This record gives sequence, structure tokens and C-alpha cells, in this order.
Amino acid sequence: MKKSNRETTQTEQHFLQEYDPQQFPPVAVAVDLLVFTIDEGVLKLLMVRREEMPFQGMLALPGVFVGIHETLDQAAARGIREEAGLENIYFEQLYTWGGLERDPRMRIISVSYLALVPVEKLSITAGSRVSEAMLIPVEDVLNGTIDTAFDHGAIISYARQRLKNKVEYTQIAFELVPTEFTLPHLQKVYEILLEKPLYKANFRKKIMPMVEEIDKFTAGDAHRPSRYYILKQRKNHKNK
Amino acid sequence: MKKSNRETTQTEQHFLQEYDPQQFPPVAVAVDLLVFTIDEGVLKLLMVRREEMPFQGMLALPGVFVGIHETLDQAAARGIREEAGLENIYFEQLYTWGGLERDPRMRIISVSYLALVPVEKLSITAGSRVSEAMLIPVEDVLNGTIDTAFDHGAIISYARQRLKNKVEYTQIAFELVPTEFTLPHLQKVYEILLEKPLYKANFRKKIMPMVEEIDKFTAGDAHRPSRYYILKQRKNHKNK
DNA sequence: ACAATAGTGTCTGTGAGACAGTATCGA
DNA sequence: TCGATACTGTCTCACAGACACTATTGT
Repeated sequence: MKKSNRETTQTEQHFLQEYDPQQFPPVAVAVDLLVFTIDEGVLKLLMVRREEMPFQGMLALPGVFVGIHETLDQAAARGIREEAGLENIYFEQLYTWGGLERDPRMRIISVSYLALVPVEKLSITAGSRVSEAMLIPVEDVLNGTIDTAFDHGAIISYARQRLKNKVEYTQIAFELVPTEFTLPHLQKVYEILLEKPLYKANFRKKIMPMVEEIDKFTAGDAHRPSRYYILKQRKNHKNK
Repeated sequence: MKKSNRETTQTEQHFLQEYDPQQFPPVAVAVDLLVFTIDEGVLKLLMVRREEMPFQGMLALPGVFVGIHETLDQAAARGIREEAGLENIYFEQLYTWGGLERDPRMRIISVSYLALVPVEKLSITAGSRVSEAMLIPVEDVLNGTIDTAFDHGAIISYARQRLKNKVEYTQIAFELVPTEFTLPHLQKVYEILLEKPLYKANFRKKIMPMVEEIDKFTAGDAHRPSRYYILKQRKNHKNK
């Protein structure tokens, strides 16, 4: 109970009180963005090609450094805007990576963010301002077909697994379709995320309570039209 | 596709290539530890009383700064060892907090870690080296009975919610009991974490496939003895 | 014998899985 | 009419919820 003196070891050292920049030099903090979408029936990720060393020519996750007067969420939102040209898309903090060898030049701690966007929203800005960003099939990264810079392969693998898990017990898959969607479309999204086929009837029974039907149908296809639905109430699936 | 020049805006700025310490000054990175245990039938948290400004006299989460040659997990393990006197307990990264007003003196980004320890393991070291650490009922923090320093109240609230969620779909509750445990004991842990009573028969049916009975029983109580069990295989519940 | 807690048997309802059937479009 | 996809009905089974019952200890 007695006050610790200067001879105390680190053991008794109180948090924040004795910050010594010599012993604990500051490090750079960045956010890495994992912007997932479903395009052409496969899960894809927004990535950029590095034009400089290290890892020149390889693909990397888009990211920005965290400004001194910027929260982590603000930095993530800025990165999504600047690197992907997107506004108001779903994102949540994923995991923070602090390995020593992440970047060969300096110690960087990076806070990764998982973002989801329906491809319809993404295609509006594709090819415009953000010239370097491109959609890469996640499968190609995971099986090693495409090499990635830094530890981004591990980050992508982690994010893919988390996404798969969260689809099971949250409504996060709805973030990958437009506000108005058909159930066959949504089912396809689930199947891609879960990597397994689902039974139509069972899927509908599960989803129906969450959605509300609207008076809008697909048209022009050589088969029965599909009704559009909207999500009843968007539940919060962060911190789950 | 052409190489960006010095006149590019932040929009085209590539990650890591143009790190400018003026624009993005380094910040201090710390880990905050949320060491939960169940003691006297309630969920408690290991906290320390601050003896200096700011927030003097208030309770805070134990934490340490991240060393320049130390990963985040290593820093967390060190904090658990130095602040709680514990080794080899379960911990996982929880969330990273980067609010601007977290600490009135400087910008600090803190990576919080959720740790679980059976109280039997904690009591061995209680009152010994780590004199400042004490067990605080989480309920008292959440309902405002006890004031906490910094944004630690919000962090604790977040961790409590996450813990409750993860109990539902992982085996994380097993981290709060010793290797050998009785089912009534484990059930009590579940009830405390979930904040609701469970039916004995149903709980046993759910748990039985995960555990293996051993030839050991409680004794000395004025009622039927309770058999001890061990967890069959500890599943990984991180990244869920 | 009795209090107290450990542990079991069983009924019920819910929801997922599986699959067969019907509905509605364009060609 | 036919191919194709949307959509529905229903059987089964696993499992959670609810509750009544039996088992084993110390006093």
C-alpha cells in the first residue's frame, strides 16, 4: 500500500505515470483496410500495387497513417474515402498487428479494419479517381497464387476467417447487398461467405423474419421473377 | 498507373511509402489488461488504484507501454506477469482504443487485452508482490458505484459485453475454472457470465460432450458429492 | 428421517436439414 | 411446351427449454 519510490522495478510501475520515451520510444500507427465485396460470384478484396520498395510490384492492403488529431475510426473512414473513393460503408475494427518484422524499415503498429461494400456501390467509382485500387479474389491470396506485401497475407487470412464466423451469428452479410435485394441474391452471398451451398427453403425460413417484402420484382429473365426485400432493423453486429 | 509525384494529394499516397513524421507524429502505444475472474460468486476485475495525477485515487486498469522490441502479445504477457504476478493464463486481444482525449497529457493508443484466470490461481499470489492490484466487482464499475480513470469504464463495459457474447458460442468459460472442475461449479460460472439461471439437466447435456469424467469427487459437504471433469480438447476461441 | 445438493428421464417446442413439389417468367 | 429459376409444404432429427424424478451425502 505504500507509495512506490524510484527504486521500484517495472513490476510496481503504474500505468501512464512514468512514461519514459527512452525506454518506450513512440512508434508509428497506421490503419490497414480490408474492403471486401462480392463480384462475379466470388469474394474479392480491394488492394493496391506497390510501386516502391520494399515489396515493389506486390499487392498490399490500402492503408493510411493515423494523424495526431484523428481517432482510429476517423483514420479508417478517411482511408476508405481516399483509397477506395467510398463514403458511408460498413466498417469495424478487426485486429491490431504489432509484429516486430512487419516493415523492414521501422516499427509500425497497424490497426486493421474490416469493411464491407456491395459491389454495386463500388462500381460507381471504379476506374475514376482511385486508379491503383483493384479487386483481387481473396481465394487467390489465400492459396498463394498472388503474393502480398508485408504481413498482409496473414491479415487477410485472419479477416477471411472472422468474416466467415460472423456470418453465422450476425447480420453482417446484409452489408454486402444493396438496400433492396432479392433472397436468391442474398443466399448467394451467404453461400460464398460460408463456402457451402444452402437449401433454398431453409435459407428463406431463416431470413424471412429479418426482412420486409416490398412491391418490386426482377424482370426480363427467362424465369419467374424474384421479389425484393429490405432489412427490417439493422442490428449492431460489432463487438460480437 | 503512372508513378505518383510529389504533387499528389493524400488520395494517391501509397501506404508506408511517404511516411512524414511531421504530418503523422508517432504516438505512444500501451496495452491495457482486463484480467477477469470469478470470486465469491461475482465477476471481478483486477484493477489498481492511481496514486498520481491525473485521476488520482481512482481505479484504473493495469497496463504497460509497449517496448520498441516487443510485440503486442509479448507486452500483454509481460503486463500480466508484472501487474498481476500471473503466468500462463488465457488472454486474447480485445480492441484498440484511439480516442483523442483518452489521456489529458498526450496521445496514447491502447490495445486492450481480455484475460481470464480461475480465482484459485490468482489467490496464490494475492497480497504478495503485487500489492496494489485488487479485485473489483465488475458490476460496481458498470453501474457507476466505482469511478474509473481515463476511458476505462467504456473499455470495461465493452469487454463485459464481449465476454457475455463469447460465452454463448465458444468454450471461453472453461478458462475461469481450474483444470479439474465439477459441473455445478462450471454451471455457476456460466450463469454469472450470462446473468441468468440455467437448467441443470440442459446444461449438463450441453457440456457433457466437451468433457471427460475423472475419478475424483467433492467431499465433506452435507449432500451428494459432485464428480470432477476435465475439458476434452481445448478449442481455440480467439478470432471468433 | 431430513435437508441439501448432485444427477437423470422425459416431454415439448423450435429450428435446421433434406427433399419433393408448385409457380411464373421468356423463348 | 419447355427450360430455368422462384418459391412453398412437409417430414425428420437434433437440441434447447421446462420440469419432475431419483441418488447420495452429513447431521
